[in-house]
Amino acid sequence: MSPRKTASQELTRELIIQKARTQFVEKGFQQVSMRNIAKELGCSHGAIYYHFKNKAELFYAVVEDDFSILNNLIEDSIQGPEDDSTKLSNLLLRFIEFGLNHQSQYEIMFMVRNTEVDSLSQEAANLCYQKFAQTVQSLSTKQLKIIDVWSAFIALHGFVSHYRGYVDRFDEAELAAKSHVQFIIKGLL
Amino acid sequence: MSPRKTASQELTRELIIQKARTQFVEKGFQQVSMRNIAKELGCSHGAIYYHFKNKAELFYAVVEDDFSILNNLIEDSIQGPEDDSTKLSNLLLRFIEFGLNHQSQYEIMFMVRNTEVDSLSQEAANLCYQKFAQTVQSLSTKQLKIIDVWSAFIALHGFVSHYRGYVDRFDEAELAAKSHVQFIIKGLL
DNA sequence: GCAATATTTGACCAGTGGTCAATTGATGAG
DNA sequence: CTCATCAATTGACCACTGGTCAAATATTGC
Repeated sequence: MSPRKTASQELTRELIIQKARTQFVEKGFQQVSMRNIAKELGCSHGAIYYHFKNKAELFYAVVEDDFSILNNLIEDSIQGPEDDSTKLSNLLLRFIEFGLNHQSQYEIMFMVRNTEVDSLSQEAANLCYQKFAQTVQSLSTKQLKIIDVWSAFIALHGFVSHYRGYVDRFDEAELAAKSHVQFIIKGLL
Repeated sequence: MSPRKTASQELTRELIIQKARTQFVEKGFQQVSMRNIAKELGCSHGAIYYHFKNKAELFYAVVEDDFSILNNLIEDSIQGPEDDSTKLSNLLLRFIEFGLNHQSQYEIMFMVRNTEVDSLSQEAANLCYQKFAQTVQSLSTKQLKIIDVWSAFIALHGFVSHYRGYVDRFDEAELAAKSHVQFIIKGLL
């Protein structure tokens, strides 16, 4: 009840992010409230606002790491012994896999509009797309049209944003995903 | 201030839908409140709950008409003197056009999850997709794989759900849309 | 030891979706 | 025409939300 907690149980930025993440992954952005997170942390909701400007900023902090996870995932897809064509399929498939196995995060990363996170999240999303585009091009023998790569991305995004909430995990949509990836590759080449 | 309005100014289901629609188209689902609509209608928010079970049901009522607009739009695309290939492009393009010129509606029609509208909206969306699939098939000379038609739809959906909120009207994304449609057709055939 | 500073609290604000007893208009039976 | 019934409307109320901020306390540096 004291207006300042003893040092051992002080609130960390990281501690908040951590608890926010678990709540958030379970319920999604809208369903999680600051008071909810505060209760989980055993502090008042006001305290969170000392560490984060608002809800949007907190959830961008959560999602920041996920952007680098996804970026690594994209980068890593050029590694390995398979031929480029397989690598390309895998890249597209893995994007979908990420999206469907991290639905709450994907929502903020690529779907949420209108909040103040936008500027930050939008920039990270752009960078992520650039990495995607580069990688796709590097896995193709012929020079791809830049706008076709964009269409491929949009088509992937369509898959994730449709199946999100409709399936719980990637596995449940794996067949459709594989087929969709083939569809996209046909359009790409 | 009287607990029942005089007959001439009684609240109609249609009247509510109408005002809800304008608010809704301007601001989107989340930003519109029942109290807001009530204020516009010059009644208390409680009155709306006499006519509609909840917010979701009201907004499904709004969007119900939009489903038939979109259905007609799809049906109409087989009419006209153009050859089937052009008709197909037009169909895809018009879907995007609808989506971007009716963003708030599209949101509820094809994007909102988790509310109780789901059962209703989901069904209407399925029917709409079936009409789409039929029409696409009827515009193709060769027998299309059913899953490819689905991928085409998903890819369209991706375009709309990306550009939604990012552009205001279809025009601003027309070029990209045309290119995306070509991309999809490549995958389809 | 004491003043300055960093944290935390919880009351508070304006707003939300939703419920419901109470009230009043319309309506139809006698 | 009257009066009970029923349909519609109100507004207080509930539990919630994101967000702000003065006050109170723990920590820190002097």
